[in-house]
Amino acid sequence: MAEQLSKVYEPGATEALADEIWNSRPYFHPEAPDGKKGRKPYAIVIPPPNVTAPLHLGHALNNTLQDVLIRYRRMQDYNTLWMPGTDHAGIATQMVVEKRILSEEGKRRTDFEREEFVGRVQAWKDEYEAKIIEQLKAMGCSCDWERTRFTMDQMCTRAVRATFFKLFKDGLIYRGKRLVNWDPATQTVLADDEVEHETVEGHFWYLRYPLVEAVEIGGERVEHVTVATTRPETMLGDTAVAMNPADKRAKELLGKKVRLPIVGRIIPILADEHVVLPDAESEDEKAKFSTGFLKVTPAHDPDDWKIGQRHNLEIVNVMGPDGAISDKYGWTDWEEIKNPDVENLIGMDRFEAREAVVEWFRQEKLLEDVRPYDHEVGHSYRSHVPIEPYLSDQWYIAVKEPVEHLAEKFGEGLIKGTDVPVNSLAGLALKPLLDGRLRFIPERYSKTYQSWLENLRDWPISRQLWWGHRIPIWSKAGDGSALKGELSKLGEKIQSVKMDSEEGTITYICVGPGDEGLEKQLEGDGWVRDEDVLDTWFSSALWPFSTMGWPDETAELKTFYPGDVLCTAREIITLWVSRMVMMGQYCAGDIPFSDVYIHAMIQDGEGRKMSKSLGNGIDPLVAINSHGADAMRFTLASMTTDTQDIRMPVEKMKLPDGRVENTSPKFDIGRNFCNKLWNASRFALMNLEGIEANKFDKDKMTITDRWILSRLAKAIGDVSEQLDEFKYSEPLAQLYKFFWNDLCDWYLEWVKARMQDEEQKATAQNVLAFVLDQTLRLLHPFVPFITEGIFQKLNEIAPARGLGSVAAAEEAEALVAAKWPEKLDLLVDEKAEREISIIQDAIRTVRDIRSQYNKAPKEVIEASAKAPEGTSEILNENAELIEQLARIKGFIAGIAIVKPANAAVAVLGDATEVYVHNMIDPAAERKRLEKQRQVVEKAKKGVAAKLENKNFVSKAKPQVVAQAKEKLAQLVEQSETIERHILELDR
RNA sequence: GGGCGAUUAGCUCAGUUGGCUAGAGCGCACGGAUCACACCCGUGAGGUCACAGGUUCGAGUCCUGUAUCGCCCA
Repeated sequence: MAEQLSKVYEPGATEALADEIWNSRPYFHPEAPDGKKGRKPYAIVIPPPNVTAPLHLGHALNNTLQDVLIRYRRMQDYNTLWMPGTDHAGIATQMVVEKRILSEEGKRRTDFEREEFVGRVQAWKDEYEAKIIEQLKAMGCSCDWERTRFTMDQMCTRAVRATFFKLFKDGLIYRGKRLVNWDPATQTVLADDEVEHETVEGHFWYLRYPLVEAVEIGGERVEHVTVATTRPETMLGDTAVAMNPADKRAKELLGKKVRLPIVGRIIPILADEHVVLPDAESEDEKAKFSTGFLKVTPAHDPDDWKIGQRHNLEIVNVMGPDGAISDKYGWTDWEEIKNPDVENLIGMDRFEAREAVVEWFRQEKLLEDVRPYDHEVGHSYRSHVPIEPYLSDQWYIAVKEPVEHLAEKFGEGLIKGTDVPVNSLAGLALKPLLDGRLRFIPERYSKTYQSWLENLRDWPISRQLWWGHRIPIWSKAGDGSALKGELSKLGEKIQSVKMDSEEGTITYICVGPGDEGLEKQLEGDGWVRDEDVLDTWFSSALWPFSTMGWPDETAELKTFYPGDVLCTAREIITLWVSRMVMMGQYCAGDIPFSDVYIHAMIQDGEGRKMSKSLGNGIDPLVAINSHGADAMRFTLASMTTDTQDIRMPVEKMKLPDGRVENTSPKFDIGRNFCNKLWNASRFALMNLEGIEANKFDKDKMTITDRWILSRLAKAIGDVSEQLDEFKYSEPLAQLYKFFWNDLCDWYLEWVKARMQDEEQKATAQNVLAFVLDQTLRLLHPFVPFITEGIFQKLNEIAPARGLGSVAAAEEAEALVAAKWPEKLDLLVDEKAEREISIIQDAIRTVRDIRSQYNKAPKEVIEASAKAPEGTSEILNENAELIEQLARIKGFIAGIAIVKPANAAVAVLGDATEVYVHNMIDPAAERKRLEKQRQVVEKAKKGVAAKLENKNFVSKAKPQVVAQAKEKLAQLVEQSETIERHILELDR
């Protein structure tokens, strides 16, 4: 006798056992090229988690969904690759390491040499990468661990270098002095989408700027103009005052000059359409608060920058990279204007300076007004401090620039209705969506993607950080002519470009990958490498092919690129998805995936984002500890519909090891399911002892066998279809119902008796083994550990599990590599389902009455039924099934059965009357019947009203009308029968 | 400011192309240590489908508007 399953389901033990099996062979490691012929590839690249921190529940969801897809396709015999790895997450990781070093050692980044500091970040990365991989494994992710990548490993670095070089050669990378989103806390530039907009309670300060010469307007002497600003400290960099040419006062004021307070700079009043005319009554906030005069600070405001460009204004930068007032960063007229009032402000933080400037105006009676004003202010998504528009030199990627050699493959010209050329980077990403080659699920998210690409601006890619891919550009003062000889020797390995700057002409050289010797040589010759690193998204964008060895034409690339689906959250659509598509097209010549599946964001029970600061996050390892990995996966998948948020109530719970941590009672759903699965399997396996496949006899199959096989066949068909459509909750709900409400509640209960009967046992055993086998296969993608554990036991006890000519189950050494169930549509048996449904109704009716009359469940009672001929036949044929589960004896049904005295009665839909004998409580009986009558009457009225409506009868589909008529007849009969029994009680 | 989504039982959510008496899990009530499972079994109670209009023979489902909440983008 084989050893049976343990009495209690222990997730930990089962998980360890399954892990051992999965690690015993390269199940997760597909060959490239595929060793077997004719198989289709199926590939997913993981959205690489940041090495900043361990994974949270959102990752658990994300990776569960990917694993479901991968396991499903693997079982369907695709050559399946799930590429794992992590992202270096430049600014985020550098910041957490800086924070840790500061708190533990009191040192700052600048106290280290660059290499030394990068080493420290590397150590952090190693630690968290290991943690993340451990978490993924604990969740059951069937990634190809042998191909684990990291965005800064050698392979990915090569791709970064190759891409950069290619872009540079195509002239798509350029250096520009622009206003950027500057984070003064982390002191780096941020891309537009790294800026979070928040409403802030601020003020409009009304500042008076004295005119150099007073003017007369409408007979009144005017000595100053008033500007309104939310950032008074920037006035130090004002180089003009602008007004709308349509302003009535323009004639007198245009061309005049004002003396900038504090600074003393003389600046012009000029005309620009951008200025909003004042209108106190206006709905438009800007007009309401406007004075008609706009201070123009080209170095500190994007709109002012544009005005400055239009009017050729001077650019005066009055701030340092730390956001403090400084004369060192482009305060071009400092020597002329410096005075004690200004010198006072030097070194003040921007907010300190704001107060000081306002105070100065107040003192000088130049502060006209202060009005409260709520406005949107950009904040750093990392440090959360307000963004400062800041003038700086950065490298950019031109995203809307057409590239000639791309036209051949992708075409040229603008994409209809946009200003995006087909053969520009933005075009490469947008076109596949419009062509229907790239699909979002749910579909609505394609809008986000489309509008982002249509409104894309050039992408600043340099970051003033130490952690990341260092920009592969070397520069040297002087123009090409002096260096011509030097450069020509380098030939194809480099690409150079010269640019003019304040310091004269500078030549920039970009070096392709794999030329460390050349780089050393250049540096020996006085070339200086750019200090900055690339934006993290640069390497993330390459992830779908850099991980496969691009730019080499590797077997992986040939086999698995393009991949199939990217599975991620909606906040990533613009950050990653768009750039992956863009670079996939540009570098690898094709879109990296055809489907983008966007899943929900997990919130806590109150609908708030889970976050460290709120302390409402859940660590997947804790959930695994408290409920089991399968339970967590089950719950997460079962909550995945196409809504955009999932609420997950968070509760503190004591773990088996004594720790008290956040987890969620929601995981009970999964845990209960796993426990039920374990125990039902345990029961099945106990009854499968001694099973012999060749003793299966098709002719000895009962109605319950045909019924459960029919239910199974439907589940197989539906679940496969739903998974093909990226549905998770639906197939899981169906499997739950099939397993729990059909298999456990009914089939297993009925099969118990047959297992005691030598005549029936063999066939029952074989059906049971087959159904269990198929159920495990269907559930495996969702709950891999427990199903693998049970499957192993099933292999031991019942190695062969076919149903002869009826159905086959291909053997497998492990469930992870077993075949997905074949469709069994021929086993769908509507007749058996109908009949079982009648039998179940009869059983439920008896149970209901038993419960209403407080009859003990184990007490065997008597019952009979009066029913139409057909129904009677079914009931009589299956009397045993009814007696067994209703705990009754001597059941008989017939058209002429008479209700015994003292019997309780229930009336079913088709006017079948079920009598439960010897229940004597007229009052209770009346109450029950009255209640049922009410329900039936209500339904009857509803249907009758419909049928009385001429329009319904004439306009509705005939089928619907016929259904209604039939329904009404049935309800009328049911109602009359109930009525009759109520009258009988009166006698 | 532009866009997207949500609002269905006490809670968390399903509800296909409009069509049977609107479902599930948890929770609740009652009964149950029966030899797979008390993380269980049986039975039951619980909903004017946010609100107001409209289309339709018929609306939880489609359209318009309102309210509340959330997210994305600028």
